[in-house]
Amino acid sequence: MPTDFKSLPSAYDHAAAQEKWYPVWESHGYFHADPSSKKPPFSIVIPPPNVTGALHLGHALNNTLQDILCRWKRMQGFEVLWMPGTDHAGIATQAVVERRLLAEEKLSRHDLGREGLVDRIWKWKQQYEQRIIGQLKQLGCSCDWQRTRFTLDDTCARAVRETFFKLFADGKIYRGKRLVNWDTYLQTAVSDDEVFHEAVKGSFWHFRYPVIDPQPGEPKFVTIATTRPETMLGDTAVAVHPDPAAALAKAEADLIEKFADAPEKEKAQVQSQIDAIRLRFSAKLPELVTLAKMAARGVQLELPLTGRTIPLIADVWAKPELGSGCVKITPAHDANDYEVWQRNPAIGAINILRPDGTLADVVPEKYRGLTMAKAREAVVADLTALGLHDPESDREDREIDLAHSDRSKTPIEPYLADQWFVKMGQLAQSAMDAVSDGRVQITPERYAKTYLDWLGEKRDWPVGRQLWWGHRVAVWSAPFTLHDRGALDRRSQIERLAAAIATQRGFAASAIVPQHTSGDANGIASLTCDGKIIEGLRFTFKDEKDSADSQMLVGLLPGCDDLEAALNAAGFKQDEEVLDTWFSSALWTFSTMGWPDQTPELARFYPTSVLITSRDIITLWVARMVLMGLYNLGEVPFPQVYIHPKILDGFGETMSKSKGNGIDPLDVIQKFGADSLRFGIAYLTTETQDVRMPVEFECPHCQATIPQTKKNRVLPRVECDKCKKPFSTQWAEKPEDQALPRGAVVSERFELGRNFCNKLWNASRFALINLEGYAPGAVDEKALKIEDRWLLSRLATVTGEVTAALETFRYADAARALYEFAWNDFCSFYVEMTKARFGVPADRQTAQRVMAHALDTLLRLLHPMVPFVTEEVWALLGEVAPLRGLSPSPSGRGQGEGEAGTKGALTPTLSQGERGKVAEHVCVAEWPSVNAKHQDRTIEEQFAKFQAVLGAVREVRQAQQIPPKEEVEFFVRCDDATARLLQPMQPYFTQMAKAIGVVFGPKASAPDVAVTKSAAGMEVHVDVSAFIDVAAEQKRLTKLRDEKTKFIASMTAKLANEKFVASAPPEIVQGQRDKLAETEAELASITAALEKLAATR
RNA sequence: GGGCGUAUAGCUCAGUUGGUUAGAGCGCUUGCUUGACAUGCAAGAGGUCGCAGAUUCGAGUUCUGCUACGCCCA
Repeated sequence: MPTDFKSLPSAYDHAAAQEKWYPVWESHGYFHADPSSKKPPFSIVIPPPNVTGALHLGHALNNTLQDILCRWKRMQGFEVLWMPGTDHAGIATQAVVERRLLAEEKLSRHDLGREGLVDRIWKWKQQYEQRIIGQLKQLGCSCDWQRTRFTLDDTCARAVRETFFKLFADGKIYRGKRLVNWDTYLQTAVSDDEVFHEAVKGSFWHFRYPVIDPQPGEPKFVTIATTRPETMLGDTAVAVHPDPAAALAKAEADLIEKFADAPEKEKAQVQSQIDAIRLRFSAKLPELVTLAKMAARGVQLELPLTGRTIPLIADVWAKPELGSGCVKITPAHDANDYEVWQRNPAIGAINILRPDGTLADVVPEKYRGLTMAKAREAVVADLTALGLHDPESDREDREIDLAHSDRSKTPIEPYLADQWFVKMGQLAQSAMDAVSDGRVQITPERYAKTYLDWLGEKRDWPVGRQLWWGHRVAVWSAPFTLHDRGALDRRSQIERLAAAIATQRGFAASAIVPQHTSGDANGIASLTCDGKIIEGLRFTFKDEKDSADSQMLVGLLPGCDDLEAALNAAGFKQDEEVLDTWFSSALWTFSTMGWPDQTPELARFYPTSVLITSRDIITLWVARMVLMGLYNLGEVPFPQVYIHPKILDGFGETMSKSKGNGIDPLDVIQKFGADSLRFGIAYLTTETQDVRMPVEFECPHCQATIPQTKKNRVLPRVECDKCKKPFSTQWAEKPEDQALPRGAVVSERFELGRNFCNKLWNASRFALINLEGYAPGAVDEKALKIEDRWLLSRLATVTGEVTAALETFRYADAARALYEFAWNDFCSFYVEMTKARFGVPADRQTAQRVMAHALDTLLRLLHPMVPFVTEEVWALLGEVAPLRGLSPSPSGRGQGEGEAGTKGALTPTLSQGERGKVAEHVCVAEWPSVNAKHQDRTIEEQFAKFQAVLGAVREVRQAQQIPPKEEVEFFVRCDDATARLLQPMQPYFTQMAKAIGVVFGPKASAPDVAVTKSAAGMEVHVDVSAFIDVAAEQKRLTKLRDEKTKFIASMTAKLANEKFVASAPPEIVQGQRDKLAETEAELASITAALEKLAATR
């Protein structure tokens, strides 16, 4: 049944359009990529959102930008694959689920066990994955949902296992001791990126350690200071600077230099620091020099409470200008001390902590099992009792910068632990080269620096996480005692494994012998059976000097079940740890396509075309994807990376749920519509700037918006400013708060998009109503009016602008160009002007054909940004005008642009299909190309004159408060060419400004009582005899006269300046001269008008 | 401490290789129930382009320093 266009609602119904069109696109398979297609490929992998929670506005931004590209490329005729999926986000997800488990069921992960917990997390994942995918669909994302992946699914798992084994076999995986950030609550190491620092109140304690056998003249005690007294149980040395005099002198020199550069207000402070140092030369230096000598001699100290002795060592970490000048060294629990240990390996390191944060068995019995806080009290009390600490004088209050775990919000303990590492040297270099030589281009360019700087450090990547949720490390190990039996034990390990494999495979155990792989610098070996390598298995040994911790490590390829059985039989156990989430994300560009299998997807769509992401994961993710892509496939994963801005709140802070300033895209979609959200986002995505977005609550009672403040954004309930009724927020916990209706959190900045969509909708409605009786057919060039030619010219220009902008990720430029064209050119002028033509039978047909064509093109150009409203209008347009184009020739397939054989008539933008028949959905319609023949500078300039005259008349009407219904007459003094142009525009002056142009031409002069405006080199005189407010007009003209006079003066001076005339380009100088002449003419007419007005008095 | 970025109208942002009297949206003021649209139409007011120098005939734009804010790294 045909739609009655007159009964279409006057407001665009975004909810209905969204509900209607997304399923249609999906069911037509438009988003499903066909690897066997002959079209050129275009592919993007989604940055997989965490399954930790729902999507926020940053995701909306990220995915909108991807969708715009995908839809655009699809229309351009590419076979588009947008690979969707989610990330298992190891620690984040496990922490969320564990926290909930504790809150709701009072259970810990240990109560459930590994399998039980992982099971729970899978359930959580199902729920949130659904939610995330739902959100992306609401947003209109054209992902290939049939290919949806998850970083922990079987396909990705295979890629992870394969890669890990490859690295292991290459000797790029090793196990080493490193200081890690230990989260005692979650009992796992967390990366530096998962740590935040917060200043807390603490103290600075001074202790004295007794010197063993001091010689005469030497101190009997060494004083040290610490913020963490309990760690003294793990001390392995006390350090003093090797050359305290020089170090002190340097510190002084540095301060003097700083003083010279310091701003006035800081000088006093720096001066007092200098004074303090100078004092130390006499007060402290002699003792430090003695201590340095003692350290050189190898003096030992008594470590109180422990019965241990520790050496006094010389190390530059000890700062003679600070504290006592001596520092205790606890390598296992402090990053700086760890470095000291690296320089002085003999001192050793003692880990005094158990994974749960209580003290381990290496400390004296009375402290074992204590928490750090309890141990601190006990240590301070015991040292006091020994007279080595005076709680009165040896303690100062101090602010301490303490690291906290982002995941559990508890303080981090630096902790010495075994870690799995990936050697980064070569891998990092390969990824650096790819950017340096341009195989990967990062936009904006400056982010390449972030990338290169970080990779340049080539720090090995700690990949193990002490978690249960993730890809389990595929290494099996068995401990042995190297110390006693050494090589013998190594051999017995290998023999035991060989025997087990022999049993599995039915070989003779003696046929299996180890063989080092070529280039075995890293000690990687394989087993051979009758001289043939047993595939899928590599091993190495990890030696520990002084512990029973030496191990044989065996890496396995996935699918080697019999080998795994053999390992188990031989007493090997699989590692408990899982891999860092970023390990699986690093493989995302190809794991999603089925690597290591050589799938058709991989062949067709790898490398992907572009990666679109946010700057905070350039190092964590982008860099690792590049190096893994190179490592596994020998090719970069994408030639281009676009880094987009971040969305901040009105205070410039990042949005987050924990701050309460986060906007839920679904709230925006519900209130404004997905198209509005998308258009708003595109409009804001400029190259350099982050986006500030003031946030408001929307009152659920009266729909008033209440600006969000730092205060009210953390309240569980907020009272509406307007209706005074309360509503609840995300913080509502109490039943009485939760019972209140929830206030959505939105931003009025999306009104721009909503208004724009509505404008488009209504302009379309107008067009549809007036297309009644439309008949397709070629448009004769002679029948085109100036506004037709102007519009077609603008359309061609805008098409070029938008295409060029999208090609270089200038989303805002594309959005702005379209906004201005659609609103100012199409609606404010073309639509207005055709109103007069649709009523004239002779003009009607051409107007209809051009209108249908213009709307058709506009819808295509807008579709990537606002897919729903354009699809809705496209369908309606298709009802009345199924065949479109300015010359729907039966011969072409519609690619009429610039083709020969259409001389005379303007060539159309036609769609796929024959005879001007367009695609069923704009989603798969052809992207417009620039029709150079339509571009006409002259026409645009001429039209600008018409607009200028119209504007001048309107301005006069407004300024003189002429009632809208009153008609006015006007006279335009201009050259003959312009007059010929303006004359036929008469109907439009009547219609658009209720004004009659009486005379156009060089002879036009002002009537007696007129207001005169200069416009584009013309003089527009409006007869205002019936309406004039003389005083107001005199005031206006006087102001204007002063402005012009001033301008003429400055311009005259400029042109009198010989240097300007000599050195500026001639066209600029001429331009200024023209401008001066024009302004002088304007001034003359203003003066004349003022005189006339004075005469009327 | 090092690196990167930002500062333009009350708010949020544009502003090409230096070249007319610096723009838009929102907000504000004035006038409009105009046969597409009040989510609209027409117009108006509103800016020492963060500060101080330098280069130049000419600087919002280039350079240096400073200030404030943001982000990243240590």
